[in-house]
Amino acid sequence: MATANAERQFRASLKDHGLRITPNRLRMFRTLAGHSEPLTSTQLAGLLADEGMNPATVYRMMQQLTQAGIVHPVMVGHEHIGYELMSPYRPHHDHFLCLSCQRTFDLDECGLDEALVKLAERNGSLVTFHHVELHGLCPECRKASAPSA
Amino acid sequence: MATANAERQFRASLKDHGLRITPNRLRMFRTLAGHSEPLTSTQLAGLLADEGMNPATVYRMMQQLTQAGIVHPVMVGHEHIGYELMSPYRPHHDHFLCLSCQRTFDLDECGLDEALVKLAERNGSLVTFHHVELHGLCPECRKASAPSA
DNA sequence: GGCCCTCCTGCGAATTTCTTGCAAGTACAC
DNA sequence: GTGTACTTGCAAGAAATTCGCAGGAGGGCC
Repeated sequence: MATANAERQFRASLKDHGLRITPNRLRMFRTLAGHSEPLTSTQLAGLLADEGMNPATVYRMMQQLTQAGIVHPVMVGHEHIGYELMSPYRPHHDHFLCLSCQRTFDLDECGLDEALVKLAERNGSLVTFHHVELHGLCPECRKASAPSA
Repeated sequence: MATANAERQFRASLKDHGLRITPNRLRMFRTLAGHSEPLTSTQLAGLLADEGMNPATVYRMMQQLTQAGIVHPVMVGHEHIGYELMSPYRPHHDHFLCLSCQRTFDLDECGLDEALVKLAERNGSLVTFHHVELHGLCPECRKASAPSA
């Protein structure tokens, strides 16, 4: 994984927002970068606690990174909010949630940019970010649930 | 507002899922139907507590209604999950979050159905629900933030 | 390279949010 | 009308999140 470059950008971004570069922040960045799925605050707190970080620090940091636009919250499943790195630290992508196995899949290409520009123009808004969440059955579960018919 | 018909559907849907029609459930339905914006669990618990409902009941009920597909959770702002009625109790719509005033607007027509069908066909998934969340500046804030240039 | 200011972090306690078990109440099928 | 199973309120409890404070560390400046 070519995270070296992303990490450089991350450092630069911290500076841009007046945030210091600390081991803890790099730890969080690497944890997020190392997971393709969004991580909930609880998961993140747990993973980073394993590395010796205090929960309070994790929560505080998440707020800062979210405000700075470095990390972005998205829905995971039916009840949780997950956090993941924003573009350009991670390419834009959307999510597909399988209602059967509860797994979240990335959709690398949503092909919605055009439609969104139109939407924005229609009512005079400026769209800077979009996230699409699809729910349904993944190929595996679809096969499993409809074996014969 | 033509909620009478929607409420009839709601009652029918409760039955379909083996849930009883109780005053509390109608109360929750009306509260959700009476708000165009999604309500967070805390807001909902607060509003219904004002009507004499117990928080525990509210949380339990939300789980049931979510599982039954009557209510659906969506992201509100950057940190919260809001609940709102699903189609057909309420027409499908998506959300636009203004990053400046933090208000949530409904997007009545997303025009994405075609694109989503294509996406689904491409990898063999079955899409039964989609939600689009746009972030940016609403027309008002856009004007306010760019007065001259 | 060293100093100093400010930000960051860990700790512990407090608060808020949400869950659970149980007994009484109520919807609704018969 | 009666009985059963689902609902609800209550109260205790668990889990998640926030807050205040004091010590530690990053990094700008000389």
